[in-house]
Amino acid sequence: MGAVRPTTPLDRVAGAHDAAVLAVARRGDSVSRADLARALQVTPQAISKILGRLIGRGVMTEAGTIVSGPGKPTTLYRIVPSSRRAIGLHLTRSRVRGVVVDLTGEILERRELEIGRLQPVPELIETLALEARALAEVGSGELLGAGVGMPGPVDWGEGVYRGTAQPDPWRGASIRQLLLEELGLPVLLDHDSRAALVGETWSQPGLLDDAALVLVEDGIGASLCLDGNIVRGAHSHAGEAGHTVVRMDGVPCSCGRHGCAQAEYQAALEAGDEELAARILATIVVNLVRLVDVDRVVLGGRTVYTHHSASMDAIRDALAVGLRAEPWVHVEVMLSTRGTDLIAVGAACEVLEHEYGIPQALVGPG
Amino acid sequence: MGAVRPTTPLDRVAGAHDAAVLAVARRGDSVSRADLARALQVTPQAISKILGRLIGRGVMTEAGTIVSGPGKPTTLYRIVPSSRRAIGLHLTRSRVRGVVVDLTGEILERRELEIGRLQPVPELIETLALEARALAEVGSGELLGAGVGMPGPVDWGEGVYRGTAQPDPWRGASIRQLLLEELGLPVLLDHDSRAALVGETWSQPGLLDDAALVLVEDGIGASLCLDGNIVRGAHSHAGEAGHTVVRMDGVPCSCGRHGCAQAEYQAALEAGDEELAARILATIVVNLVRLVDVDRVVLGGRTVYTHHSASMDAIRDALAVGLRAEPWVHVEVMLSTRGTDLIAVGAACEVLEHEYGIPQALVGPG
DNA sequence: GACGTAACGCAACAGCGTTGGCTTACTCTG
DNA sequence: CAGAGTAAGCCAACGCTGTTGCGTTACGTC
Repeated sequence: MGAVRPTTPLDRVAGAHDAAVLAVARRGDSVSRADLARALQVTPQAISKILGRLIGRGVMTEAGTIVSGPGKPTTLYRIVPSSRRAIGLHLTRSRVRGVVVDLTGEILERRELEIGRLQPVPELIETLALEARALAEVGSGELLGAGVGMPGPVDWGEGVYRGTAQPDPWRGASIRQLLLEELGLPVLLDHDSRAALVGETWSQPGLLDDAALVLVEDGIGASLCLDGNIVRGAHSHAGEAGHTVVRMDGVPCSCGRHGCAQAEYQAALEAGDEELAARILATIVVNLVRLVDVDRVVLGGRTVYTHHSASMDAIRDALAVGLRAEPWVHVEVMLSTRGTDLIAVGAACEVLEHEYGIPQALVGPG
Repeated sequence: MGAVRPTTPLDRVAGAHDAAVLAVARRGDSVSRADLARALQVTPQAISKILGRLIGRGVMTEAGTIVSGPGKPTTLYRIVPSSRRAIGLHLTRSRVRGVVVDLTGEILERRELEIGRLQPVPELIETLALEARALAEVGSGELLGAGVGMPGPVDWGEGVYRGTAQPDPWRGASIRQLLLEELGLPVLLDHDSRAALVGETWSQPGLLDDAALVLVEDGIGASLCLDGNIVRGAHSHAGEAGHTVVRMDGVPCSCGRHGCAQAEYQAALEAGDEELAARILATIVVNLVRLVDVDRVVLGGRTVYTHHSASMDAIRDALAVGLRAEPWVHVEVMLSTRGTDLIAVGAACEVLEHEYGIPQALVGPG
């Protein structure tokens, strides 16, 4: 998959610095050598070398100079968005939504396809490949790969859809491997809510270092970014906030427990009680804040858009109550900026992240 | 605080490797150069250099040789537990419990002191310093510092106890700074449940990379280790699982919300319904598993010991129900091995971790 | 006692960021 | 309108990391 393990740890130092410079460059129009030196905590001379590599790879360029007093004017640098592209596909049971994005995560083209029935796996792969190939026509930069985001238990490491207990024709499908063979491109598979969060963090690096993204589609998901790392969990099953119990002995849920947030939420909506539904969402959010202390909460997903102002108000109210003893804590609640493309864009950004993101730990004890 | 920021990123490579070798060495009796090379993914020759540094610092030594066929026998290496020490203090409103541990986290000596009333801050610092100095008499290795673990909102970065809304004489106390001035040693301050988890991870590195520690003392806390990193959160307030709502519209909690796990738990115990209390604990645990997908749950804390077998059973049952759709997921539930010393040991291990732990990310985009 | 084998050390090497000195390009002063 | 002052940026040497290639050591086997 693209990034081969470097032979030497020195490559990792370089790789991490390259990624860090790109991350800084992504969040502004142009940056100076001095800005970057400050951000990365290295000398300006080192920045010159790093920029030399990045310019050589075509992902950054000079962007004019500015004079800020006596002395040689500062050279500015900026990212070259069109230098790289990635495809993102959002797969659900009824629809495939696809996008191509540039290196900054901006959408170059979007497509949407209704699938009438649950296709068998080989047909599904072909459908995905067709969409991907159509999207690959748009734009000019090097195409890095395709990301797929879908609901349900997904094994990120293996690229396999695990499936649910109900009869499910996609259960166990090696979507990554099959699509890779079909496309001849690197493919990544991830859970929809996690893909969405990667997308949000990619376009605004550093802002969501401790954040939760609550995704309300058919079910409810919540993915976490803690200390800058997306949480995937031991079996890459993290994010099932919908199966978190908020009312013990409440309504039965498909998962076998009672009072799961998702079951209660749907029951409330079916009863027409939108206010209660919003309160349930708010309960999840405050629970998250108490548990992992995120300072930003992003709301997204098809369903939440129709009720978003009520949801946001309920969440803000609940936070005010739950945090009244800690006035120094502020939690910013916001709506996703990507609308219905959220997950497709996020899946594409997972590819960008994989190739140009900051590598995780330098070493582990095996 | 001990570890000064290295001038060059190459120091970080070295530091990370040194820490990784120590982590491997901590989990076994002795290791060979080849074992370490495999674990760290570097060449045996690099291991020789790393071991050279560590032996020079006195934290590792040769530990004989073994012959496993023809050829030169393998040299074994092991950690030198007695080479370093750290003090840990567990502070509550009524008691100070203290330990000295060696480099592997083994207890060399323990002390316990009842404090009759809520002492004002200067007196409290003196009490802590007295305990620390008494503990410092035991053992011989270099004394790295003292860690303090306490319940309630704690600012880990600043070393300040934030305090609750109720009148609280300790509120806002710069415990780290004051104790540092008193002792002339590095001091670390952390939330009790997070300290406990650091302690558990220190003595069995790698085992708890995705784990939760549920601490039941006066309140309920739950700290997380995700992908090998302890979760502290944006304001270092993570871990308040007790203020997670498990029964919307349930009994009122001191925090202002209704149906918080902690309030429900206490209500159940007061009603003599231990089975319900265990179910509440189990609900928190399954919620955690669904949300962040930990594969190990450690139970600890004063209160949980009296009910532990009922609690463990309830948790295992609830997990079996909640995860019945994912038979490939196994969550190991275990009791802390450190008993009532859990938090004091953990606080001491935070000091060891700070000095000899694997550094976090190599770089961040500032 | 000679041979094959496996662990290990030494020395040269590549590549990272750092350091100190020099060049470039601008503003300000007389 | 030169000349001084200033700040940005390049070049070359350097220290440090792990890597590589080759020689040394210490064992079992024939």
